[in-house]
Amino acid sequence: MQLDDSSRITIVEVAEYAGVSTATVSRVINKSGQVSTEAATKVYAAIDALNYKPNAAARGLASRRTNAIGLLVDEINSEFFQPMLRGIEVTARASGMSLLISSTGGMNKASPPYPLGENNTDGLIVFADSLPQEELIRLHKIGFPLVLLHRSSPPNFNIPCVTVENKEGARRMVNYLIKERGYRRIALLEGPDSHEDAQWRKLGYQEALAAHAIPFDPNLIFRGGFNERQAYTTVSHWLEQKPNAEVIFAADDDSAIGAMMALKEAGLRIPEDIAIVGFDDIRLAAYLDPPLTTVRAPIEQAARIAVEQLVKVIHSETVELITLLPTELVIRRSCGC
Amino acid sequence: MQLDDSSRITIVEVAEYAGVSTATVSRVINKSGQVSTEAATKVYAAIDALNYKPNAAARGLASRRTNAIGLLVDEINSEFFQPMLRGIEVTARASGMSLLISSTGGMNKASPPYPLGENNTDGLIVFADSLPQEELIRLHKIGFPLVLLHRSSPPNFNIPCVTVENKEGARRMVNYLIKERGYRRIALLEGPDSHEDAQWRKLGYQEALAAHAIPFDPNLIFRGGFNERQAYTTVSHWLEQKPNAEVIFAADDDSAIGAMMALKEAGLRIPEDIAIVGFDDIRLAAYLDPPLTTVRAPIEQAARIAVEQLVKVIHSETVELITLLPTELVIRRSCGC
DNA sequence: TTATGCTATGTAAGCGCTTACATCAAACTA
DNA sequence: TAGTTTGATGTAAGCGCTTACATAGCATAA
Repeated sequence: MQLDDSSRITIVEVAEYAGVSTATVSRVINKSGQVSTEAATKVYAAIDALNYKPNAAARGLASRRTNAIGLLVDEINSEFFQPMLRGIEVTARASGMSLLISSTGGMNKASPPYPLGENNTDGLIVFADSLPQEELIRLHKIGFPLVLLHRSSPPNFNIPCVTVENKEGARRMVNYLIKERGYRRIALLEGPDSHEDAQWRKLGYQEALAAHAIPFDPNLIFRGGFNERQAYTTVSHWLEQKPNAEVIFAADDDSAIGAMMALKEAGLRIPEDIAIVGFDDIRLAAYLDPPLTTVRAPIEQAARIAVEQLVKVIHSETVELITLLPTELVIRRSCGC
Repeated sequence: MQLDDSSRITIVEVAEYAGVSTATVSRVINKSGQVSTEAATKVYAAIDALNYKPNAAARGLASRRTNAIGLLVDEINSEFFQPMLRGIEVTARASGMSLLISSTGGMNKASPPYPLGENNTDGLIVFADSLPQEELIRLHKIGFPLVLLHRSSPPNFNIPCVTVENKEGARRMVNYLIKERGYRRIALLEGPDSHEDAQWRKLGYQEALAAHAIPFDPNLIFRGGFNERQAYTTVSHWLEQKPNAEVIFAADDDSAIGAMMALKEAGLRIPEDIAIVGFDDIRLAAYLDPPLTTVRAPIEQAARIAVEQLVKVIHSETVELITLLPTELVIRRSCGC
């Protein structure tokens, strides 16, 4: 099966049909330069009659713009992605940009060549730890438009970033557990070190403890990895040591789910024997048994804003360097209320 | 912020650095034609030293190939998308293809110009009802590579398609409800008419009834729309009429969730007062209360295969015209066992 | 009238690659 | 030995657009 070359319509055919030059056709299509209404009408008619579609590669080559943005993620492995992708896709399309998506392989093992970059897009949304810092810096140094999503800029580089109030959300959650629920021994099921959301949430946890003069206990810190299975394994092992935590703060809902499974298997009642809370408020959270108390993160909104920022950077407009979206405590039964 | 033009390196710089012609560099990059090991080594060294990345637009223009495939969906509005996107992205990348994603707006209101097509991709995965049949036929007629996902070919056009055994899965589910559970009055909460999965599932439902000589009762058919909210509304209204169904077969899990919510609000116990089953086995299904009996659809696998087929079509290899992946009954408590 | 500024349009030079074709040396064949 | 094949490489012509620059027509100013 082959595309029929002879029938391929180019700007030349359109120009001939409309009785104008290719430059005028180009001006009409791009709404650039001055064109009389009369000429524009003829061009539109020709485009319609011939069913002409401008060749994206030729446009890109001539204009040195691809009209495409890229989304780089580490791995499409969580429910988290649906609202994020939705936000990005809708906003990109509304901005007249094509959207290229690629993952860098998961497992934090991204290595060159990277699938998306200055050679095939006008700018990149870099999600979390999908790209090593050195590549980020290389792209930024050559002036390539970049917006970070759920990750902050390397020091001294001022790459715009959009994320949620991770530290503040975690702080408020832990604060709530201490003040309203009276817990003192709060375990943290932390996310991957490489993932910045994880670091901020841990910091919020520590700050809340400090604010109530509760000493930080490293024995209450465990690795959940933003991952149901890993959390399950970690918590299962942990339970064998008869820990005396009153509540687990899982750094995301996925790991909370894994933890809950481990707790139930160990015969512990939630929240009577041990309470648990999460972070993100993925759809599933409300359906768990018991429903999960968590911190709602405006994932889709963050994604939309990231694209808007990126488009501005591409157009050389100024943008906020840091956009932090507020989170919201969602109290359900798993925390013991 | 601007890309520094002077520092942009092209194939010419690489050729000079390596002491060969641009043609040789091109041959090395594309592994086409004959190149001595010696020359290849020099070229690779030059590419490395200069950090050269071939310009995608220029390649596309010269070769008349974009090395990109497109995924067209109606709307990214369901958990369904995560495994599907994952399958498509991973397979596309493994095939050396870039992935462009666009939605056509949802609400079944796709209209030209379509964001993806012969001008910017080498081929398209068309999901469900994201594209009107006439555009599908236009693309197919000009020989543009197309693979349909969760949709079958328009009659007489033989566009390859990949989907799951919708009819068979529904038939087996309804058969199970009749034979194993003894139900006779089985309501169907059907999907959107425009969505082919919905049509096949309904057909399977009808065949199972017929096989057990249970008359088809139009009063037991309701519109769930593959959509939690719509299903909730429909079922709420339906309950006001005191229907005497013993079980609801929701055409997908999302609508099953909406239906369950409506049933619970009406004070009905599941499955004692009325049972319910779904289709797809999204992650949430296992966590519902009670856990949802459903039909497991291999969504990620279907996506992978669709991309593999598309790549074959692009390379003018022959492919299966119809790929039907088997589904599996997942029995949980919501059906009354 | 002639000069001056605008607007509308055309001409043509690339953008950075791929690839058909030409070329030439080395390795065969008879 | 001369003729033929084969492998390795280079030359250069586009691919289908955009856009700097040139030009022409017309209104307005001097």
